[in-house]
Amino acid sequence: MLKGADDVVMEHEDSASRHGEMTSWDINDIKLPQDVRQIDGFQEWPDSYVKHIYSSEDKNAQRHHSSWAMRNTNNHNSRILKKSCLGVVVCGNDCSTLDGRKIYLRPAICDKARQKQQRKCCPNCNGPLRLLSCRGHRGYPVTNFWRHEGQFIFFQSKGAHDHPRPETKLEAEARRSTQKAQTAFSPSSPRLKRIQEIESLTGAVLTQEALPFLLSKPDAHLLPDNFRGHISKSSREPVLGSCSGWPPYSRTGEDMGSGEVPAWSRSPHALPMAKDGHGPFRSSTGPFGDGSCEDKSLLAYSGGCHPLPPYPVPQGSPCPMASGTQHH
DNA sequence: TGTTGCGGGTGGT
DNA sequence: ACCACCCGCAACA
Repeated sequence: MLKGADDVVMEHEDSASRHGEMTSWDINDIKLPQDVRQIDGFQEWPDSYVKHIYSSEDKNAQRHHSSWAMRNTNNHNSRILKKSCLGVVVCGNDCSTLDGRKIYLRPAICDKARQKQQRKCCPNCNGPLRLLSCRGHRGYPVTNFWRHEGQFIFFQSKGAHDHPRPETKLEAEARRSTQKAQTAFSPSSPRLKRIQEIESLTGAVLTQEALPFLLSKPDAHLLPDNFRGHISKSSREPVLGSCSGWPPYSRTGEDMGSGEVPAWSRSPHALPMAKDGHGPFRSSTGPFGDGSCEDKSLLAYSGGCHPLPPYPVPQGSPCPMASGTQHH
């Protein structure tokens, strides 16, 4: 469809990638260049309409990695692996950490895990989470294509991500393990006692957020600085569970993303988030009084989605975001 | 429990 | 035909 438009973009991309091999090829070409003179270093955050040729020895390329949350898409072509972007999970309250960073979590790749993830709460404020779907490719998610050919691995990206960068896979894994560690605390646990000891010694109150760092490894958390405040833009949608007492949003627009939100979860009585327009998320709702946040892991100590612990959560951690970190 | 890749199948254009 | 996407399965970590 609209191939014309696509071609136009292609031309841009060609002129844009001036270095190295002429990117006169397309991932769908029957024959791809084998007289490559320069292979590219792995690109962790490929964006826009770009093409890269990696060495077939490149581990990251072999695994079709990307720091964007990409999921496999069936294109019925076993020779070309296609992946589409899942976007980024943000805080429905648009909260910020103490140092002014936003929450940009990595969407779980597996559908089931992602739905479960959306029922969890913001690690920073316990508010509801929201999935900002990617619409960077003519309204559809950005797609990445991988094709192994000879001693090279050809990569082609279509679309420009219209959302902030999520955590990298490593950061997301680190955060998961940190959360898991938190649940390990039980009121009677020796670790908790140790924490109390520390508190008595330092006079400081260690919050659940800080604990992991004291008791275990620190987490990486850098914030994506690109896209800050970007979220307010187009109304994205998907839902979330009901977390900390915040009234889930109501959906103003329609456009409920891609089935992330079951119709049944929409609330008829939508209250327009009086967020002076700029407010980030206008739109969808996610009522779910389903006691969602049943997520034990988060709940255990973080006050989970329940009656929230007084808001100010010292941060320092919860959201190991990053992205801005690794520079290409 | 989650990631990754595969492929059958559906519906829209 | 092509594309987006749903679903289940299997291998793997």
